[in-house]
Amino acid sequence: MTLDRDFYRRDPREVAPDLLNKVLAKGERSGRIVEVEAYCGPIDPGAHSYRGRTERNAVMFGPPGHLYVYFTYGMHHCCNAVCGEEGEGLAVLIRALEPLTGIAEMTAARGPTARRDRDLCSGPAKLTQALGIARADDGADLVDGARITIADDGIAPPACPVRTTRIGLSAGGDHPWRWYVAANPHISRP
DNA sequence: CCGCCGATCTTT
DNA sequence: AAGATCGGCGGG
Repeated sequence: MTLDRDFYRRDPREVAPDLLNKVLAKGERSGRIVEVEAYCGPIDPGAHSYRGRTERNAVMFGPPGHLYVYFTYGMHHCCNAVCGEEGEGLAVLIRALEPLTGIAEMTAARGPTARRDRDLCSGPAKLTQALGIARADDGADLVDGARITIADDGIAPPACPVRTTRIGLSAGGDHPWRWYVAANPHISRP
């Protein structure tokens, strides 16, 4: 079932490992979350919200349980679940999925570079492309689930997820705020 | 399999 | 000027 608002109304470092093994879905396309990173607002120089609210990151400062989608490197989208309390600027970046349904559509959306199932959603920009998530989905309510949902289908988070530093950061790269499902072939990198 | 580099454009 | 990335290319 769909996660409720209170699930997200916590520190992203608590929410992130709890999101492992949950199911992210848009329409017919869905995948199991196998890799996440926490971004911690004013205490986190790696977070988009570190320097306060802007037009781009406004959703991050809104109520929890909404999707923050940003555009980067001139060509990629990445998506986050907003956490904590309204105004705090906290979020969890979804970094990889294990594809579950709609695999034919995902393969079409990803294009010829995705030759195997593990190429479909093994990175934050790959999974948004596979599911068709873009800036138009910025702010989508994950709790009402009208467009995009995150649900618990009965698979518990791993008892011992792997915990490492985050990927691709120049500032704040020392914090161990990345978690992934051990030995899962769909993570972005070990 | 690994590492380097270019693409491409918004934000600072 | 750099970025919460990706894919192609060359080398081991």
